[in-house]
Amino acid sequence: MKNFILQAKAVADESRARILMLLREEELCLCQLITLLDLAPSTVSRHMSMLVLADLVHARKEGRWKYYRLADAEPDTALSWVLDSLAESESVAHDQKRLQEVLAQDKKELCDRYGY
Amino acid sequence: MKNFILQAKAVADESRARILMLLREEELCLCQLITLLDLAPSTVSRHMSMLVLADLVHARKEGRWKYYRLADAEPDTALSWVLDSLAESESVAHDQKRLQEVLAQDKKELCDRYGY
DNA sequence: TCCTTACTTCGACAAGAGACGAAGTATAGT
DNA sequence: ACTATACTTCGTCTCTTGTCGAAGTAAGGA
Repeated sequence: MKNFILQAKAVADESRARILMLLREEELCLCQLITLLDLAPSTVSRHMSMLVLADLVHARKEGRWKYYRLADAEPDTALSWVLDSLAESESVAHDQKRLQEVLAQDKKELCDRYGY
Repeated sequence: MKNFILQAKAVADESRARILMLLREEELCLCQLITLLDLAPSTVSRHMSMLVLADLVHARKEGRWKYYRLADAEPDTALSWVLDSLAESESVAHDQKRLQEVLAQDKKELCDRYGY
């Protein structure tokens, strides 16, 4: 039950739901997510810890970047439900478009710009 | 997205998750749920409105009782995920046992007793 | 060895969510 | 008509959650 509630709460926030959808195709580093969500770095970092804690996302560190990717989404898990439910969402489609732009940018340039 | 968040939040509370599990087999009226959850009538009523609003539960009124039952649980929906995830939960098993006791009781006697 | 960069942790604050009891509504029985 | 019962709505309180900025950590580069 405790784990279930953890996952449900993790998923029950719009920013975190958007993050999960952004990670569908490829792993992203924090600075890319910061840019895409337009939130403070500390805020996004906190969201990511929750998603990792809930086992919805895996993290790996490479140099000074930390990359996040989705955990495996077996049927009737939190993740498969999220991915399924939000597949047609308008805001998700918008994020996806912005994701393409962000991926086209040089990473260094991007991260220099996210506004510390 | 809005509906998704509504469902996720509806499910991300332990009392409401327990309610969903209690409704697996048969419909229950509010006073039965009040007894089972050991919460104030107003609190349970509020929980039920949320579950109905999120389309996880249907309500029907019969005389002075209001009966609640689960909505249909197709694969990869919030409901199927909840039912699947909590099937083995200890607290759910405990609730299930108490449910049997409550169902064995006379309804009138039960409702007279829930403590207004 | 310093500086910069990518990320994290902490403290503060505002908004949200769950709990209750009191008062309100609706239905059934006398 | 009056009372009792089943449920709902409202106001209040407290605890949680999302956000930020400031300060802290870790890793790479000059």
